[in-house]
Amino acid sequence: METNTTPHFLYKVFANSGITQAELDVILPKYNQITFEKNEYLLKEGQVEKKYWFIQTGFLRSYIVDTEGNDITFNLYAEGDVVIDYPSIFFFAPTRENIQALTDTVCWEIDVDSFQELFSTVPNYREQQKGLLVGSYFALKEHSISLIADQAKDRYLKLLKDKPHIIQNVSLKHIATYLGITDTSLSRIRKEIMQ
Amino acid sequence: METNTTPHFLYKVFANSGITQAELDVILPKYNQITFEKNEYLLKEGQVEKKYWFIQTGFLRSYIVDTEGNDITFNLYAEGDVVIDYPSIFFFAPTRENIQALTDTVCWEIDVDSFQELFSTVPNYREQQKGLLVGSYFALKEHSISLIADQAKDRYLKLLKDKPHIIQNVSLKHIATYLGITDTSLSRIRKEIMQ
DNA sequence: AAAACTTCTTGCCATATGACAAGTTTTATT
DNA sequence: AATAAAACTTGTCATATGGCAAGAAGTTTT
Repeated sequence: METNTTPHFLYKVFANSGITQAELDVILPKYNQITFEKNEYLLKEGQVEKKYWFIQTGFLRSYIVDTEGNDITFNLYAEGDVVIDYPSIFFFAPTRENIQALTDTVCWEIDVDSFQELFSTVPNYREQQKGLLVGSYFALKEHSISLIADQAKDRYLKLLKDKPHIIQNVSLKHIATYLGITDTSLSRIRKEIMQ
Repeated sequence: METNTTPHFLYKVFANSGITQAELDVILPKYNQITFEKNEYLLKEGQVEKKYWFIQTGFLRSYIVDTEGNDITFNLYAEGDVVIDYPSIFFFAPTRENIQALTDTVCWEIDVDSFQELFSTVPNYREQQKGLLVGSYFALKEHSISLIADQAKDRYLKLLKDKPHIIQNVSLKHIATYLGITDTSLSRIRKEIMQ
């Protein structure tokens, strides 16, 4: 687990946010690069995790095992996404989700305390993070709505548009539960789209 | 809009949380009783609301109008529930939801600043609120999972069990979109259950 | 009390999606 | 390379749910 090696990725993340070089000099040292191997867990049900992450490269999923034993993918994460468990970060409450690397993955992590310090002292950072976190929260909401209002095919097309590389890197089974359908149905939807 | 009239309800809310009378004397003055008339809005899309509420009596719903114009009930609230918009409270970001009273409703409201002060200075309050907020967050998650994993009938039965009075006080249409089905289907499910 | 709405129920039929099972292809293991 | 295991596809059939429209019941307005 190395620290602060060539954070070009973070420069990209903070570009166009009005953050100055002087501010970056304060912000960047708070971030550590960390890599996860395929199938490794970032977080397991019952844990409290005081860090959260930005994905530089790779793919993750969060999932829940429901009372009937179904493994349901709750979210799929790709490059540039923020990976955060709200109960952990805001309430220090044990999470109910599992977050797992689907491929070898490179992330930048920051702990809550550093986050809160930067959040309260660097206005540009606050605005930039606010945008990211609210964006990720709304994306989850939109997905819930989509489960109600849209057809499975439309949800698939939306995912294809938003995160095209997910399709090549995540198994059909996991994408299917994320879309709220069976792998069989997804396979048929896929076939239908290709012609 | 009166202030601090006979807060018996709040005593109940804070019972069994280990909060002492001395602590209550600090906490209760931060809460104001407020009533909403049927159809009145607590919050409208685009607003930032720096307060949140506990319902003493009455029923509310939050809803979203999606891109196709569908009015989708996102959550149904009843007595004892906490009503909070996370983007507003934690990020001062405009909400995307509407929250509306379905009946005349009596609530107790507290503003973010008071909440944060109490949260950081009164450990028992922190624990109690943490439990409530995390509980409400998880309930939403469970509902999302239920939309994927369970049949509409099971979701209806679950609602019936958790919030029985909702059924008598909220229109079929709103319950239906909350359950992710049409009002026609809900009417049939209802019929099927009764015999 | 009548009229106008809104809410809820019911019938008929269409369709999206699931269940199960048999193959096929791809990937991992030895 | 051989074998095993996992991932994906496809067929047949069942079923949950939707779309539409008509009517019934309940509420609000005048």
